[in-house]
Amino acid sequence: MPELPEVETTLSGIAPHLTNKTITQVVIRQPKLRWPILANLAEILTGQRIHAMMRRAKYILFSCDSGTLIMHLGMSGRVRLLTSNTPPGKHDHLDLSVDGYLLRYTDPRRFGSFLWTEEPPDQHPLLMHIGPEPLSDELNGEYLWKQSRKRKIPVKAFIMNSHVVAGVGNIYANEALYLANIRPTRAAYRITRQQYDKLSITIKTVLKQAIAKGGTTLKDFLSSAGLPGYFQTVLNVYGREGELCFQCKTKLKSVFITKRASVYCPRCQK
DNA sequence: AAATTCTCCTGAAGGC
DNA sequence: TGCCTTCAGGAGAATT
Repeated sequence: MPELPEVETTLSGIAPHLTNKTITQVVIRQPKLRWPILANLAEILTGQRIHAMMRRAKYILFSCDSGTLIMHLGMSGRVRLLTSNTPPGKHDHLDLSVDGYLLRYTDPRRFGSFLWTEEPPDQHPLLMHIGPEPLSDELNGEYLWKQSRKRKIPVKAFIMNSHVVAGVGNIYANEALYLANIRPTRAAYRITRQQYDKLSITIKTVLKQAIAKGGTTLKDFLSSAGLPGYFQTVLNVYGREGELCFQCKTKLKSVFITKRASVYCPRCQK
């Protein structure tokens, strides 16, 4: 599923080809996504210039003349750029054309969304309450420590809450906690200030590393061969239940925290 | 206020 | 071989 690094890579892949272009056509084949696509969205967008594109959490924002298009890829959403209008497949729900390119959105599970707002996007109900960007200076040990006082939920659920920090998904939460030597089940309020200092750093580390890896797949956004090949960073724990910790050779354990697989080293993570 | 449960959807996996 | 059932998974909404 697209996590923050994949969304960032998607943005890097498509933004240079869409920025400062005028939208010539929008085709909506399936408006029933997570929220229904606005009935007149195609009409609204056609003729508008995209003057900037940015990411906020796992949302991609298209800043247009009279408002902002807000895209989320959900669980299974992908976009790619086509240079010719090839026949759409079963799950190709939306096309957005500019001069020379067609952005095609594919999403089998339809958990993604396309929203439109004419207000500043940071005032949109979905973006207004989202926590700081994990790669910004706003995410630091002091912030996490303060936010976690009196909160009894497992630290892993805490850092995956988008109202606490934006865009930390399951894979990277597992990996960051491993590198910070913190057990994912530990109650958020019991983590020390020093541990949060370390955790804020390891969150940035794992995300930056994945984004760097993603850079190598940029060309795929323009490939006729298909969808971008997503990437895996060096994973220390995620998907390695029962295998040995690279550090101490102890067998990795797995528990479920709010329905999500959480793998950790019982020796390295306390 | 914080925590938990529900919800959307479909491909994939498991059972028989 | 194939049909039927189960369920993950991001994140907002509803509920406790």
